[in-house]
Amino acid sequence: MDNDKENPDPGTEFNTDSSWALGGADSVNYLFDSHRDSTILTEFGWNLQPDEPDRTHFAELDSINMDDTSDVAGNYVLLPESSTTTTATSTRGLESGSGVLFGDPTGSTSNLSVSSSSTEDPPEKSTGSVEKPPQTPSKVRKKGQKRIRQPRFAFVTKSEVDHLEDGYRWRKYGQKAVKNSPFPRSYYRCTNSKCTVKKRVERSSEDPTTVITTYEGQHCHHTVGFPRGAVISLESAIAGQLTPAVSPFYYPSVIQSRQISAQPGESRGLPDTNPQVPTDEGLLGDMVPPGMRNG
DNA sequence: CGTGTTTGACCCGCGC
DNA sequence: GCGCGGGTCAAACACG
Repeated sequence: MDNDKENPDPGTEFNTDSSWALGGADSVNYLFDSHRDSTILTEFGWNLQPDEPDRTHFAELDSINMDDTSDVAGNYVLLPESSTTTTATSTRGLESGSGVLFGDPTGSTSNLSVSSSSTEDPPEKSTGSVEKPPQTPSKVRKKGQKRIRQPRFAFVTKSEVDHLEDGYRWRKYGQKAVKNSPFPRSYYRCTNSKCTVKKRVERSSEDPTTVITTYEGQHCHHTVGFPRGAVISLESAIAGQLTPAVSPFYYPSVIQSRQISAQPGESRGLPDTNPQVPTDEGLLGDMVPPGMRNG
């Protein structure tokens, strides 16, 4: 990530993103295609109703000027994220309560609607996640093998908690200082041994109250089990994580709407949410914070 | 004891 | 080719 440098203008930051020029109306339209955005989220385990009111906001996004994301306060925005783009400095201008979604072009373009597992099959951890090669005494990575980028998207939320609960269990495997940012970036990996989904969590240097969570890959399993009906507590769960002072925290509205509209019993499947979405691999389903599972 | 976090080192991609 | 910075590894450590 070095294309962010010292962006004098966060608004143009995305525009400068080569392959994902947000400035291009096309890309935006594409991103917020009523059919795609849901697919995108589903890809990452975020099921949502196809007719959610939020979608309306999506549709309006193509008129959003990234220099003034306040337009979408209270909603979330799906933004492109270059495979090497730093998003941390891109959140200036967000009003409280706004969330931003970043999508990764590399995979979304063709994969998001396909939903056939991930872009690639990471040879390194296809089975044992962190199992290291038997013959490699140290951290000798397989040379010649390029790092495979999976589809990614990021939520930008206002919160004082860095690690937002999303229904899955994550294991932190790294932390790095972010250039030009006083806040470190944390790396998490899904604890499911068969799941290669990763996520990065970082705070915006411009707006410390903004947390950027970037998901990469898609879950191949359900969320770690929590009691049926627990989903209805999502909002309260989220709220419980926040300090009263940060009330303007907004979990991606998509989640809220989804959970709200979901019946306690059908929370798992939402079969009609996305007909084109596989009902078995991706599913993913519930967005209930793990914290709620254990009470 | 199992699970998760911390942290320094290492690898790799990319820009210059 | 070199250096920088992001991303990952894995041993050590902490905690329940």
